Amino acid sequence: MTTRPAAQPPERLRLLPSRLLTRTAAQVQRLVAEGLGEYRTHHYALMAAAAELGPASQAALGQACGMDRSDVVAALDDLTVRGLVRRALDPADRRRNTVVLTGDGERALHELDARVQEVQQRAFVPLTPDERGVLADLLARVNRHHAEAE
Amino acid sequence: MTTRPAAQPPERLRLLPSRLLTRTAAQVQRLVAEGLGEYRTHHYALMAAAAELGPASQAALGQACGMDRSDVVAALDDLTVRGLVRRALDPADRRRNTVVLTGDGERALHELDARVQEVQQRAFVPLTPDERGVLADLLARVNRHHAEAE
DNA sequence: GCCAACTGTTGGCGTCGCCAACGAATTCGT
DNA sequence: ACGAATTCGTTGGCGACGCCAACAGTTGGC
Repeated sequence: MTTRPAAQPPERLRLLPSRLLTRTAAQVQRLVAEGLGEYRTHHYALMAAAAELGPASQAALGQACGMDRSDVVAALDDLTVRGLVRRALDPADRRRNTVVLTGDGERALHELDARVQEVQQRAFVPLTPDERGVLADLLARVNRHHAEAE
Repeated sequence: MTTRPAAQPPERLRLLPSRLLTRTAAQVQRLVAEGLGEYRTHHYALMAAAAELGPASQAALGQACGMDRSDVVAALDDLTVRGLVRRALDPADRRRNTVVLTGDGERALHELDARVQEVQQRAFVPLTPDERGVLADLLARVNRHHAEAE
């Protein structure tokens, strides 16, 4: 018999806040990905931004979602192929594409909204509603601090 | 003048707990990566595991760190080249490699310990010590819940 | 002795975030 | 008004991270 290798993570890692944060994020992210099914987080983010901003340039959408221009292009390509989004040259500024959600796009977005909300429930099930609020608040403050530093 | 595009994220995303979690994790992860400099999280994790477990097989190290066997191989290759770790065939079980930290490895690990601790300070600076404890606790519970579900 | 399981290794895949370069178009500075 | 700087979309690429499949060598159970 070989010595049971003690699957426990090393002490330094087990208690490391940054590791706890990134690993938990990965777990939750996995749930989200499953929930989104055929879509990725980029797709959902862009559709949400398009819905709330109305007709907007790709740059505006990317900035709103905090994603790189090149990634916006790729994700919008996907959404265009699926007919969820339309790109049109902005006549007022011919560098820009005006992006709008189609009817199918709005329907898909609502569907995803439901799936995403359902995932949030499952993701934080060990926490009470109060605790979820506390967690969100703490994360928001850390997030904001690092975001402000550009 | 073009309409200021309002860089604010869409409402649905701004308040989405899973997004808050993953984005904050990414910010902190970036700090960690900077702190580790020439090393990656895999390297630090494996060295920590090797230090705490003593001579161990790659499988044991990988299991302890929660990483895939193939990723263990790659990371140990790096560490071996840098002379921080030694691989030796286990005479008792010739399938296994016994992995041990070298003197240089121990020194490097201590150096990294310091850098990592310093990063933890900076990462969560907007939180009081109490709040950091609360955050760690909440994350640990969520993490444990999803980990137990295998 | 045989079959199942484990070990290390190679090679590959997908997501995510990021960066560089480019041409076309627009805005700014003077 | 005109050249310089900037913006926009696009393409192509990179690194980190997590994961999976296959394979040969080895070991264990039965």
